[in-house]
Amino acid sequence: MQARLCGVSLALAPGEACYIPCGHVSGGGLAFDGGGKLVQLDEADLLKRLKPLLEDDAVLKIGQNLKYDYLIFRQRGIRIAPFDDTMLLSYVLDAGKQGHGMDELSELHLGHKPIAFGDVAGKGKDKITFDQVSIEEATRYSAEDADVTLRLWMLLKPRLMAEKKRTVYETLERPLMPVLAEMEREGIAVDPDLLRKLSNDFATEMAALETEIGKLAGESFNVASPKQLGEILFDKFSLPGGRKTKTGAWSTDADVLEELAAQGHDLPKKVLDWRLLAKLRGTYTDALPTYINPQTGRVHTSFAMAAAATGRLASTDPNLQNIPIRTAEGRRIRQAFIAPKGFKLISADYSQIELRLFAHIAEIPQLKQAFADGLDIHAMTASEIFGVPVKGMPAEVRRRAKAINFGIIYGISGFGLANQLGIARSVADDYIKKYFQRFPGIRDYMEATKEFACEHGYVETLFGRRVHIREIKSTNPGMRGGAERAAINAPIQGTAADVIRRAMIRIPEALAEARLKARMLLQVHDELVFEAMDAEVEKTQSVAVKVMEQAPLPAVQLSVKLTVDARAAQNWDAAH
DNA sequence: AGTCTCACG
DNA sequence: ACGTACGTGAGACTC
Repeated sequence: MQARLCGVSLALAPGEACYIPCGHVSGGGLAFDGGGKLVQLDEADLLKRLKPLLEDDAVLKIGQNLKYDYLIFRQRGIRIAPFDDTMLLSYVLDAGKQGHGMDELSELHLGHKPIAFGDVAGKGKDKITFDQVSIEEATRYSAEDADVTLRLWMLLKPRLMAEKKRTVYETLERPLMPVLAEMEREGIAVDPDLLRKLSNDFATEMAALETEIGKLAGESFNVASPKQLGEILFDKFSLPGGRKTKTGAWSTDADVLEELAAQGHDLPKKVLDWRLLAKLRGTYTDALPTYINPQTGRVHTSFAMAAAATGRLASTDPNLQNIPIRTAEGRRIRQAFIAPKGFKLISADYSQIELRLFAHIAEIPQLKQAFADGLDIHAMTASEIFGVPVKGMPAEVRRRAKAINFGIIYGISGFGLANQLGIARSVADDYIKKYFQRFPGIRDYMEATKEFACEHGYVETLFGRRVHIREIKSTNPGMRGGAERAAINAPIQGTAADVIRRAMIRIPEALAEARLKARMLLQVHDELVFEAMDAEVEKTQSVAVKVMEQAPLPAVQLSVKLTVDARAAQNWDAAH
């Protein structure tokens, strides 16, 4: 959003690439080489000459992580098209095998280690910005970038056809890139005054807790240090339930502290309270305002398309996919995400999408029927396993069934379920046994999926997205168990990711067709956040819901319906 | 840079 | 007997 353009590198054939500098500092605007020859162009002139090429329908533009370049040019009135992205090609072909950054791909596929950026621009306190790099060195670095990208494309593009992944690339990856770029560009409004107030409130509470913690500990120490905390709890006071981390230090995670708190110890309880506030303050109330772009007044995240092996997006700088919601204090932070005056935020989220897709993929008739009947799926599960009628069901019974339902999606284990519910391993094992008896298709699906993964080394989503499972043949039972659970989870999580990707690709055109000015701002795995003028809120909601619910069609016929709930309000908390 | 912890779906 | 819920990103501490 704020990067200045130093230059553009281009490659037309392997081994031949160039760098066109336009923003280096040497020579104050225009740079000359030793012989007095002009080696730097004026940016406006460069863009004017490149625009027809970058927008020419007959010229394919190839890039690595092209969303970055797309944004740079989009900020300057140029929309790159048509294009291929070697990062996305790699992601479609090799998700789960390795990362998809250029340096890694170059070493792997070309056997060539590119010049490290740190060697060119330095690191730490000696770091310079790229405009200060000499044009000679910038040329070596940048032209190599373009050359490597072209060479990668020549290897990866034919594999796309040979490995039958063209549809995934062309319907789920490539068209999403400009959509995400526009979302990033749009940004979301955040209320810095509210965040500052929250930060102060939290700081006051933390200071009070620190005093109390110091008194209980008999000494003042750094509450933020797990090392010091562990020594006080388990060496000084010799409290029971001490567990070691893999490096031999005392574990002080929330599970350990909650157990101690349940035994009536005040110190760990206060540390838990302190940690909640420290987390919210450090990660959100204090960090978010520093991301407000001074030109737009909004926060512009980056969405990473090739980060999660399952097809999910990731959000960075800042991560807007983990804004608090589970605690009252956390929701106060969500209230700082706002729509400007005269606008509303709309949140539209899929209801139980992973369980619905699981019912379809694993072909579980009772689950499908329950969704068709619009039943409370966790209550239904509870009544099936525990034989308790849905009417008048105790909340605890439903909570257990809900944990089992989530466990199923994650590749359930007795250990994990017991841990989650705080019950004995034997009881958890019993629940799972009953679950499998009641829905025999589930065990079949799990066994079949593990077998498929073992035979092929990968699993696939309904849309044909391939997720490689590296450790599936590991002789280490722990590693292999983890890989098996990942294999069970990936088709479900991945299909849900595919569905929302389809929706996101179609939404901008659907909004345009409906003559709506509303903008899509954020994606949070099963949720899309929009901003709409007050007068357009209802129409926008109806377009979003319609496109999201119909997203899988016609590529895939689902035997369960997908339902979407949408709500509008002045802030994200109220809209969700 | 690695570890621990914890925020989200 | 072993070690386990799936997928992420980020901040603080520690070395």
